[in-house]
Amino acid sequence: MVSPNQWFFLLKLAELGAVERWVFTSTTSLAMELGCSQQTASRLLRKLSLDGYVERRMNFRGEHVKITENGIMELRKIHDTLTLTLHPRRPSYLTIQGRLFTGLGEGAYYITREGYWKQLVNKLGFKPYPGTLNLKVSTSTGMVTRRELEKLPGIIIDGFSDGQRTFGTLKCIPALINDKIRGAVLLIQRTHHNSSVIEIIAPVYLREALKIKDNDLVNVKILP
Amino acid sequence: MVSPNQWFFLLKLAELGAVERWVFTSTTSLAMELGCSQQTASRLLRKLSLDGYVERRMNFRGEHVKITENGIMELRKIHDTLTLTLHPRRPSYLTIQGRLFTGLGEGAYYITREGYWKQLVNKLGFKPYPGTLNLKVSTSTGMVTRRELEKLPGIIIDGFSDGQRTFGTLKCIPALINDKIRGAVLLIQRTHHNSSVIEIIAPVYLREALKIKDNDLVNVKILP
DNA sequence: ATTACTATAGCTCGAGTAG
DNA sequence: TCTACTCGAGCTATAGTAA
Repeated sequence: MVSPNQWFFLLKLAELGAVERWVFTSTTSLAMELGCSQQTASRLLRKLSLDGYVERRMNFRGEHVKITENGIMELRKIHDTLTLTLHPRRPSYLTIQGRLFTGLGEGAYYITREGYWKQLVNKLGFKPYPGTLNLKVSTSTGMVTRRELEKLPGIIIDGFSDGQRTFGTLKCIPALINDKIRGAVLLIQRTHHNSSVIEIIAPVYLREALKIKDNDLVNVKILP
Repeated sequence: MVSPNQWFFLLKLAELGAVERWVFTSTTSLAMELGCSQQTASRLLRKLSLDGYVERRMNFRGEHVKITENGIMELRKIHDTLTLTLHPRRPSYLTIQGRLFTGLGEGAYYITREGYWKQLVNKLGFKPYPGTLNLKVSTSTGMVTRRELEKLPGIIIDGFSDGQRTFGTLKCIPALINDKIRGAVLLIQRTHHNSSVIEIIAPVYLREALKIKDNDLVNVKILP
């Protein structure tokens, strides 16, 4: 993983054009750009090169530097996050698949707590069926998409406390289930637990409406 | 100025939705998100708050956090830089004005050095008049725009050495002068000196072609 | 549960310098 | 010039703990 300082170093190189071309520079001039010492610039550049984020072609006059594909990926990741958070809108191309399984009925318990239920009814645009559909995501691309979901903007259901315990903030992301029924993915906003499970809510009892049973593959298409 | 660590903290808050809403969180959970200690999260958040990048509303259960306008500006700055460097294209709305003055003829000397001249003729799409037009930018918005220019993508004229001294990399940004003549702003890529001067090259002798003289206001519109 | 202080361990940075 | 090494000063993160 690239550290904040390394990342800003990459960004400076990008500003100088090193995304597309070999840029001629030196650790001294980079240090001036960054407002740090030549030694620090040298150390950071060495590290970036070692970790495969930049390529260097050095000679006695200075060096040519270019950001590698990996380096560009690091910049792009942050750019995507910024784009999402500064101009919140969801990409419509995100889809995720998972296998249906029977949970412990916890989802039903949670969403029917009054503090959640009222907000869900008000904010979702539909009155949810009082239960959740549990999908197990198994493919590796699915797991990646699962994590992407956590960054997406969504409908926020505020957390609350009933005196005994606290209920965390939820996020609902509108989605189309099996290309037929409009519902939402339900995420607990607080915990970014490396879960391979997604929970779906919808205005109808999905198992019946979609004629699906345990172990069936269910398709979830994120709506923009 | 916000440090790399602070900036990434802001980014994390943005991911949690603190750009638009008051997000309920705690230094403990932020620490987990960031992979640092609660103490560090506390210190960073205090600093961000002190510097006016976030607002906090604390209580004994946790706190509500929201990024301020200043904080959003910091995120947007980086976002803009990334957008420019990852998808290089110039905004067509940038214009800058400056007053014509007579320089020392250095511009003419530099651009006619063979190492530069050949590239200029090949890459610009026109054969430049062998001299530069010097404009003094005086307004504060003009100075800001002047700095913006340094980040824009442009036509790169590689630096070279004639054995005695080195000539730095130049960047040419196509522009329309006084809405009539197509030329280019010429920048020395290396130095981000806080200059209030911009130099223009064009295929014709601009003073004659535009009938302009010292102290006239000249308009430069950046071409996409 | 919180936030945040203090003290210290540990790391980072830059001056000096070599190659 | 250049890059990059060593090493000590100084800064930063964390453990412990208070409120």
